[in-house]
Amino acid sequence: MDFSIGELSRQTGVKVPTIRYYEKEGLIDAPLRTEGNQRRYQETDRERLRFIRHCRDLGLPMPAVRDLIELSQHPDRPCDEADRIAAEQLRSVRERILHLKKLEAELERIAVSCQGDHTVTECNVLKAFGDHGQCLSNH
Amino acid sequence: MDFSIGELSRQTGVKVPTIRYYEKEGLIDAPLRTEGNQRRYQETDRERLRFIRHCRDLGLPMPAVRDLIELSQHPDRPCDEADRIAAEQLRSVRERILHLKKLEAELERIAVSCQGDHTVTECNVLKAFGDHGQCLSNH
DNA sequence: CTAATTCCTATAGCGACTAGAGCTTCAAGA
DNA sequence: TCTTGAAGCTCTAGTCGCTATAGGAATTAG
Repeated sequence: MDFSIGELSRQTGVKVPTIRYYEKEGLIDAPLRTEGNQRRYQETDRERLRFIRHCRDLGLPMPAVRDLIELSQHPDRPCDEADRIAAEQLRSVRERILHLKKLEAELERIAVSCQGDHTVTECNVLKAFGDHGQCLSNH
Repeated sequence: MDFSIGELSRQTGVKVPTIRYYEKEGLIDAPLRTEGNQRRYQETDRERLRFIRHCRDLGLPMPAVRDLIELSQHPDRPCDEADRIAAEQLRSVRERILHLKKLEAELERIAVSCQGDHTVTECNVLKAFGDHGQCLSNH
């Protein structure tokens, strides 16, 4: 019926201290307790935690997760806000990809610049790391 | 000839407290001081700082930067280690790109799943955020 | 010489957890 | 029923790479 924090952790992949942290932060509700003061969770808690976990895995920033939870508490509201958050995250992921591709290009150039046996003094890799002027883009 | 920490900051784009932080961490040498105890830097310091800055901009983790600095202190060593660090960073950047592309695909799917007017209860975006089972990949 | 700017040290804060200490409760087997 | 070992509890502190603030001293331009 209900389960312990360790069981919840196993079922969701969220570590025990992290679950307690989320509770302190108000992301999940404080659950019922046994007589001995141990937490006992219900299925709704598990769903909530999986929701958080999945959002985090998808790279959503914490405030966005908070907003989505807030939103899901109000079933009658329009869900534009959820759309907006998803779209914004998509935008941000794409931006990061572009940035990393620039880095990839620079690192590729740097990594192949020093083939073979050299000493540090004549190492083009070290030179390239020191000199942004050699770069193809403003990464 | 020599310049203040503010000037160094302007020339390298590294903020003043960050320069002091790098000194405390041993990434740059403690410079000479004026009679009044203010730091005065030389060109070599500027080069070092630019090196660090550029590495960080390229996404190198701090320990890698430390290693590269260590290495550059020993001009006669072979530079395999520098090659290795560059290659490893390239690998890591590529891995991150792949990961972000997975996220991009999922978010794309999620973002288009809820076109039009809906309320929270029937919001596919919220559902998708809660359910990793819908996902195409293990992001 | 004064006033504005820059510099100094030291300490604390950030975000999102994670680790550890010291103690209590639970669950399963004898 | 008793024991024992795993798992739970709270509280505090640590992580990383800076960044911000406070309170005071030095420098520099006019």
